[in-house]
Amino acid sequence: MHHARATLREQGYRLTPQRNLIWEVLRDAGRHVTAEEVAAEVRRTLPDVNVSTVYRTLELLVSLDLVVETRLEGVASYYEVSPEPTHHHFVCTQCGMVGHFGDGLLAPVHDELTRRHGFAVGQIQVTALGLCRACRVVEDAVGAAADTGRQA
Amino acid sequence: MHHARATLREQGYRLTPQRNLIWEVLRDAGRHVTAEEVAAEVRRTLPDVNVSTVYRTLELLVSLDLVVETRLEGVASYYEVSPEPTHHHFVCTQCGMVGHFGDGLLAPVHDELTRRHGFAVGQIQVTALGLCRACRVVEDAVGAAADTGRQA
DNA sequence: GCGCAACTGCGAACGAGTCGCAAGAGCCAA
DNA sequence: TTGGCTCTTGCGACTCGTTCGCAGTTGCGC
Repeated sequence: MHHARATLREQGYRLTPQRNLIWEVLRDAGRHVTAEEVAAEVRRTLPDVNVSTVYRTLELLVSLDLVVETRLEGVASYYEVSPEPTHHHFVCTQCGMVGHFGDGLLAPVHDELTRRHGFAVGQIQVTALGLCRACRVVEDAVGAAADTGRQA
Repeated sequence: MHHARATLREQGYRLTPQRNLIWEVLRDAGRHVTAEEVAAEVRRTLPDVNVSTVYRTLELLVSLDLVVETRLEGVASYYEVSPEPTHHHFVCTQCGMVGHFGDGLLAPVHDELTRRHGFAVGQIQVTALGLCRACRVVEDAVGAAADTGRQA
């Protein structure tokens, strides 16, 4: 839990209340928060923390591999505390839910790129967009209701 | 080649020089151009074409499935004339080269999401970042030269 | 507790993209 | 060929996420 603080200190960075708080927010958030969300949460404790401080701190934490940045859909960046294994995301376009799946499923892609194209894969970003189980149920229910209505 | 124009007319949209030109630029560009690049290219013929016109036209072409939009890396959107099958991109972080690979390689991902997570996949966006064959050769050469230098 | 470099807050700026509006121009009908 | 209706355009101002420069503040080694 103190692992971020220790890392910061080890690398000669200062421990400030802002950095502490931003780190805690990320840890407690669970996963996938935008810089704005972090800022909002941080301000509940330290109201005067500036967005640029949040961005700078996130950048720092990313550079120290304590946090990973993901650009889902290219709209805004999302941050989360570094999870152990590489993983990818699927996002429900209805409710915004974000899920994970492992990198192992991309083995065929790694293979193809390496063997066929001589491409040295550094990083793969995958985002699947669609409907989560819960929203599918709702959609189906709505669809069924519409059908019933039509028949009546 | 007139297929875009025909589609526009069929759908009741007007054929303007700007739309014509933007479409031609996309066709001739081969692949993956940003809105800014399209605008720049268009302006070589019609200097007064506005960016918003470019954005609006691209949006229109996308909505008619004549063009696909891809958000590589979340930096800027790239546009290209609709290629037949769904495909994904790999981008050389050194030289910017963009390549394609088929959607079939993602079968395990589709499977996992559907079976394990009950997620109805609508669209998958994949971007692989790394080094293309040519840049790897250069890197290797540089590395080898450095080694030689070190040994001397 | 002192001093200095690292850090912060602020405000201005960025780049990509969007919007509202008035002027301009396709296209259809006469 | 000419209207004229309505779709398009150009313009400029705006948004949104993010970055930058700077002057003031503060953590922390001595």
